[in-house]
Amino acid sequence: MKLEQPFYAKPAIDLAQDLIGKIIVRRIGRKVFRARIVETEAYVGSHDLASHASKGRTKRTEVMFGPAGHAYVYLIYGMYEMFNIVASEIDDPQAVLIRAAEPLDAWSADLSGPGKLARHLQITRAENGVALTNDRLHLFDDPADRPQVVATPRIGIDYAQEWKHELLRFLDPTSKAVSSKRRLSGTDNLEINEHA
DNA sequence: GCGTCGATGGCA
DNA sequence: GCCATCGACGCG
Repeated sequence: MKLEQPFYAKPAIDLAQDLIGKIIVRRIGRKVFRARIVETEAYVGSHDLASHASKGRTKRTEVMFGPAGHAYVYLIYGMYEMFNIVASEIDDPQAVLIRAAEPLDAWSADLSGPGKLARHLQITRAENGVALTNDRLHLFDDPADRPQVVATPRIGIDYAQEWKHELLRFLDPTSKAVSSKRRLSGTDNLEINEHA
């Protein structure tokens, strides 16, 4: 079943875990591409020093302050688009970064990293702010898919002081599409949850 | 199989 | 002057 807006209206730390195993449905012209999410990160509010929202409400971060279930897409390192989903509620800037997925059906692509994922699904800043309930880009739930979820620290946020240790990255430990050589490096997988 | 480095542009 | 990254390169 297609996921509707209320699904997204929860804290990012919960949404990030619930998104593991969900399916991205991306329609481009007459073609439909589907991919199963296997890795996410939660950015939990303006007090989270790793979050863009910690810099305050700006033109770029504006959509994070809006309603849940909308896309937050920005450019990083001058060449990579990052696909995030807004969580929580209006005026509470939380979001979930979609870091990796595995292609479904007879389609093959390397989606093992947020830059690669957005590029192959053709998600760009043109999608910034769109509601994720539209036909061209939305999510789908497979009720039979209830993966195990492991938590680790987030990637690429070493500047975030005490926040860099928080276990806010989530992944399906059985997937081979989790972003490069960071699947489960022994000591840093510090928590295992069984999904409901 | 690792560590290191440069590309490239928007943002504060 | 930073980056919520990636891929190429050098090593041995």
